[in-house]
Formats: sequence, C-alpha cells, structure tokens
Amino acid sequence: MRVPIQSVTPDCGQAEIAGWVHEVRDLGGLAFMLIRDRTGIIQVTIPKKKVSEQVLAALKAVSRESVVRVSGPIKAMDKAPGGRELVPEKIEIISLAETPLPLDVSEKVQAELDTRLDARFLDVRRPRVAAVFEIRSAATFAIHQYFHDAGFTSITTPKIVAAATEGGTELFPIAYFDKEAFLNQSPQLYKQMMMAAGCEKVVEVGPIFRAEEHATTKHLNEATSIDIEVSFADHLEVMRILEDLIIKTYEYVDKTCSVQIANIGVEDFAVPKGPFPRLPYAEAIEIAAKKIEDPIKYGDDVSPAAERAIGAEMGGHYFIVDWPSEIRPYYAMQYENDPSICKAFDMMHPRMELSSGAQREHRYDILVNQIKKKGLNPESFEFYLKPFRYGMPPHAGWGLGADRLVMTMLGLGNVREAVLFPRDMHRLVP
RNA sequence: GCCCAGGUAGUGUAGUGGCCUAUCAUGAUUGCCUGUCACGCAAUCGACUCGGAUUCGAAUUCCGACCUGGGCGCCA
Repeated sequence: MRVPIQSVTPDCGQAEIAGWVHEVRDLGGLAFMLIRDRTGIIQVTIPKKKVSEQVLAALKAVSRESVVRVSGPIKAMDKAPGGRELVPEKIEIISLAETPLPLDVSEKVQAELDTRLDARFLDVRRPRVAAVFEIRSAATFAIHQYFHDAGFTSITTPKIVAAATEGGTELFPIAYFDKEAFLNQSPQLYKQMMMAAGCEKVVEVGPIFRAEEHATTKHLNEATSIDIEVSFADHLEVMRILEDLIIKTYEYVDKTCSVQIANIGVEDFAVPKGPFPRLPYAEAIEIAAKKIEDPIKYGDDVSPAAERAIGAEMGGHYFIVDWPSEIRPYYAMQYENDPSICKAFDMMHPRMELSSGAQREHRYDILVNQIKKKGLNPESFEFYLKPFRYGMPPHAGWGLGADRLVMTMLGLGNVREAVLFPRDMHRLVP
C-alpha cells in the first residue's frame, strides 16, 4: 500500500512509496536515491553489501526522473534529509525516463521560460513551480467559496459565439459547420442577460479569447476571467464585493499555503488592506502627467508607463473611478449630472490592471442611443438588446483576470508562469 | 504592427576577424569511492539557427529568412 512521502516517519516501521527519482548519489559501497512525490522527498539508502540483487540491478538501471516504487523498513537517521531513510527490500522501475532530460528538474541549472514551457510536464515537477499552481487552485477555491456563501449562482456561458458583440478587441474566427463564428472575448453580454433571467447574482470563472497581437509579459490570447453581475446593485456595491473578494482570497492563501509561498520564495506576501482607495480618473491622469515624460491628458487611456507611475504613488491595490464615457464601452452607465463621465471603474495592482467593471445601462432607449453614439449598429446587437425590452433590473458587475491575480499575488515576472499551458501569439503547443 | 537585444552541446553560458581542434558549469556514458545531501575523483561524449555575401581566413562583419526575450502600440 503506497503512502505519501510526507507521511513517512520512523514510526512507520515498514513503508512502500512511489514517485520520481530526484537524484542518485553513488558513493561506491553505499548509494543514495532521492525519491520525490508531490508531498515531499525521501532518501532511499542502499548499502550495497546488504541489499538484494534485485535492488542492485534497479539502482544500476534507473535514470533520473524515472518513476519507481520502493518498499522497505524506515529508520530514524539524523544524517538523512527529513531525519529518516528507507532501506529498500525492493525497487520496481515502473517507467524508465529517457536521458538526457529536456531540462534539469533538480534546478542546478536554470532553464529559460520558453524551454520550461516546451517541457511543462517536467517543469511542474519542480516543487517551486508546482507551488504556483497549488496556490492558484487554493485561490480559485476561495473565490468559489466566497460567491457560493454570498448566494451567487455559478454559471457557464458559450465560448462559441455568432458575432463580434462588443467591438474593440480582435476575435478569433472559427469554422462552425457552414456558419461564421468566433471565440468569445468576454461573458459580458451573457451575464447581463442572466440579470433579465432573474438570477440576480451570477458568477462565471472561465476562459476568454482575444486575438490581439501583443507580445508582453502580462497579455495572453487565452485567459481565465472571473466575472460577476449583480442585480439591483450599483458600481459602488460591486466594487465593495471586489475588494472584499481580493482580501478574502489573499487571507485564504496566506492561511493555507504557507509552505507553497515559502517554496516560491515570496518574502513579502501581505494580505492587502481595505478599503482600496477610490481615485477619480481625472486625478489619476494628473498624477501620471506629473511623473512621466510622455504627455498624457484627460481622455487618454492609461498607458503602461502611466499605470506604473500611478501604481508607485498608490503603493497598493486601488480603484480608478469616474472614467470619461468616451473611452468606456457603450453599456457603462453615465452619471445623470455629468454624462461625460460614467460609473465605470478599473481595479489596479501597482503593477497592472486586474479588473474592470461598471454599473450597466439597463434602460433600453438610452442603451440603444449609446450604442449608436459609439458608431455601432443596434441591429447587430438584437440578441443582446432583446432582454432589455422585457423587464431588465438595474445591475452592475466586473471581470477580474485570474492569471494576473495569481501573477501579482506571487510577484511572478511573467503571466505565463501563472498559467499551465499559456497561449500567446507564438505558442500553440503544448 | 513598430523599436531594441539576442539565437553557441540536453540545459544554462564564455567567446566581437586568425590564439577555436570553441570556455565554464550542469548533464549523459564508463570506472573508482560506505553517510552523501549541489557528494567527490578520473576518462569519454556532446554545440556555433538556416541561406547568401565580404575576406587569404567568419561563431565573430554584412544582407535576408526563421525563432526567442524585453519595451511600445493595440487591448470588451
């Protein structure tokens, strides 16, 4: 009966373990094999004169990163890592690894990200890499739990859609029988339809696709988005939900993943403090204009340099609110007293944008008007507009980039490190 | 799409016209070694992205292609 390596102690007496051969050190009459599974590493000590022919043959035949099953007595040993070692009665080579390896799992020699992603299955064998995805899993769990507890309905919406519904970003066209179709850039329109469906609070965690030809450390062509929409809520209420979610997620990771955080080498892991400052767009532009060389003025989008300048000033998570209506999508609700700005917001980490959202325009006539003002044709939005004619409550929501959340939480240099099999302009395999 | 920097053994690197039969580390193969823990020692193996040009001579210079990294633009 195989046991996890972490649970092997001198009290076990006898144990059977299975895992990957991390390293072999042959000292002559004595050899050590380090065996690794996802829970830890144990030393298998082989005094050559005292073990069976079968064990000696396996020691000679085995290569690094092969999968083996080893059984034998456990002994307390101060000199061994973890204070215990296994003396094998039997070593079974389950799967022999080819040599040489495409990258060094034991990390004596670092590999470049591109090399690592080409052999991701080997890369993730490294505890510090596995830790990223264990933390991502914990964060995802905390997020689902948060919304479940708050009474949200978790939904899934189509990723194959008929039309470019929002304009702006490039879409991936796909062959859909004899029709033209696209991969969806956002669940935006569908989650709004669910407000008309009376669901009141919905959340979707799923993939979004963008065909933008950007090659940066924070963009992907397939990303994971955490999207919510809430009926009878305004933008202020969903901002409170967002900052609460971020804090609760950090708290959960802090509480349950200390081993992984240490593994990755994050020294300054800190749960962000709420409430996050609400910085009006106009003030954000002023800060940026003072600090960066490129001229930036009211009405411009916030450039990466401006993002960094404002982020340095703010020092932690913050919101940018009250955006000019002209640079936000048609579905953002404008202020009654000043239609030049709207109830839209971005939630920022000092390094980059994590989320954007808004109170949506739910009044049919105004919405149609705003679509027209953006130079779009309301007729091509019929499937989206129809629900607005049959009882649409006021609502607000946001989308949060899960990959960037993990990236900024762990201080990773490249968003690809937070994604198992990232998709970018150049990478479609594995 | 634009700008910049790159492409050398499986991996990570040194090498900017002849000293390159290409450096170092790690690795692989073989041998020695009974307490290693980045074990040690010895031997062996293994690479200049591709095509063209300049030159007596090119890993090194030039041109083109392909690929990679970083920045910008773009980014509901």
